[in-house]
Amino acid sequence: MRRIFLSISISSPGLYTYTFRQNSHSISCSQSPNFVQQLQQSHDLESVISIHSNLLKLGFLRDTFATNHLINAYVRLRRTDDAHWLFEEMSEPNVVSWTSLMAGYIDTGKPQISFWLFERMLGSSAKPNVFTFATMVKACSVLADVETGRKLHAQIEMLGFQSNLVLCTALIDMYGKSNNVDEARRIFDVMAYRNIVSWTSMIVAYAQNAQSNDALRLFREFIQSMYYPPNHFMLASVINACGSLGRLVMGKVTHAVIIRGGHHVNDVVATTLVDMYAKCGCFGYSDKVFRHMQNPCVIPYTSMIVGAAKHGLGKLSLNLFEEMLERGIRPNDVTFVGVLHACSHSGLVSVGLEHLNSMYRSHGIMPDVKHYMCAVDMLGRADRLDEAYQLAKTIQAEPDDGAILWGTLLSTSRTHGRLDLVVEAGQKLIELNKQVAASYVTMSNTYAVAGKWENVHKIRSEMKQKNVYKEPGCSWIEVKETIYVFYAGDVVSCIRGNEVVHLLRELEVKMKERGYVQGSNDLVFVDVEEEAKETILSLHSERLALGFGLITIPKGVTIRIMKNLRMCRACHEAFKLISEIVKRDFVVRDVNRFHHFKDGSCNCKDYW
DNA sequence: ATAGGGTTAG
Repeated sequence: MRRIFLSISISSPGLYTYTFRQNSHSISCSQSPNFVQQLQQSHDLESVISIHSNLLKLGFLRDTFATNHLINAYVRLRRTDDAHWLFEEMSEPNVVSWTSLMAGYIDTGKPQISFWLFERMLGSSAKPNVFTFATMVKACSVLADVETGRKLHAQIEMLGFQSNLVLCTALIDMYGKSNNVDEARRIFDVMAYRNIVSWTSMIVAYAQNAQSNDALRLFREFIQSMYYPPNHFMLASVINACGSLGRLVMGKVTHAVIIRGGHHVNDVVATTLVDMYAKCGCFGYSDKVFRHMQNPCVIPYTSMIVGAAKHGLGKLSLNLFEEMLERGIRPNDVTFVGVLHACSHSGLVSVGLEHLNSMYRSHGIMPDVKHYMCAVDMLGRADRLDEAYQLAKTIQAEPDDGAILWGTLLSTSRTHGRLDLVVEAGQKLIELNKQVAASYVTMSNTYAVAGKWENVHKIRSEMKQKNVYKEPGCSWIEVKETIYVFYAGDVVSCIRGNEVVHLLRELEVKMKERGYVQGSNDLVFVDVEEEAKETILSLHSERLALGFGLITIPKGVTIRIMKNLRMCRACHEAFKLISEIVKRDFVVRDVNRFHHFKDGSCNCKDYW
């Protein structure tokens, strides 16, 4: 007679413990393969628990194979703790048991635990195989831990796994996510076989490292050399690259491919389209795509909130936020960045501060440096610079975060000609060893505007002494399938550049006529090195900077602002004027994506 | 036999 004592106590949903004792002999699982099928088809916890208890009763849990299936069922339900509990009960976990559990921890946002398991595994009788390495490489990718990733890569080579397709793809992704694109490309180049996943990983590696031109070039290569069509993963990545570059036409062409392939029903693809159209200046299209989504989650909503904010549609942005709340969708930290951005760019300072203050109280989200950065920016734009400064001072932040905060104060102080704060913020940044070149140039230019030439020369010689060099900035716009690039201090590189300069002069005059430009702050061509010739032309909610025949939008912004804002009309004028030189039927809303790379450099010469 | 790689908002 077989006796089983089984008690399952459910203390909280899914948190259960059981004890058992049995005197049955172990039954081979092959006698009952239907469990496997049942487990694979179970998508709810109740049925898995029920199968679990059956397996337990029948003594199958002594069988590694059966237990592995059960572990995987729990992993699929993201019940990593339950899977782990089962795992620890196993007498002889094999490679599959270890790998499954590691993957489970990575999927539930705890990749560190998979490293710990990997170490333990190396001391056990189970030996890691290609599956295990692919899983561990992914853990490195998630953590952007290239150190560990390189070590794994070396082990992979030593074990002779380096020709495995999946492993190579995981390595490409890992190197890409840790900002080592060239290493990613080296792997991609030596692969004997590639599939759509490997191509997508490489495209994404480029796009995520500010090399979207290379991403699109690779995509073209894929289209020309492969026989099968791109899937939704690849298309989402391509749309993303189009958005970063403001390549509206290419974005539209890709959109057509998406619709023909039926991928527009995919929410991730739809979200990238929303974002791409917003970045290309076509917020109307963003809205159209968004409104076709059945149940948009927090990400597409945030995309729309940000898009509206960048287009100066602050009210609409806030309405979208309200709509989202009404639909029971919980905002996250990024959503609030968008909301604060909207308030900042539409002059809704008190509303913005209210949101900042209620973030934690009403939504349980702790404001962090990126939110304070928005607040500093918002106060700065409203010319409440002393408050902005006081706020920046009170925030405790790591050097990287502090740099963001003080960088914001620096630029907003420059815009308002607050020399004292420019110097304060600039010195803070130099102390932190962040944005050093930009800080020097900004300080120098602000001194020059104030006519303090002694200080200008002091800073310039300090820069020379310390060998600080400022990369030239550039911007570009796509108009009617042609890309116009504007370099700082370089008129020649832009087609019809002289006409642009001429029209910008006119713009300057018009703006002055309307009193938009502060007397002491406009169009001072600072006597500095060629590469650093940058001067703020106007006080805008979106800043339009003017150098020697260049248009530089410092941080990558879209210019299109509501008519009832003073600034906007000036911007609108600017684009009307620029449009004249480009084509008569130039559509203002179709332009407007300016891109700068994170590190201040750019590769737009590759663009052609 | 069971386990592994790619996509979205700042």
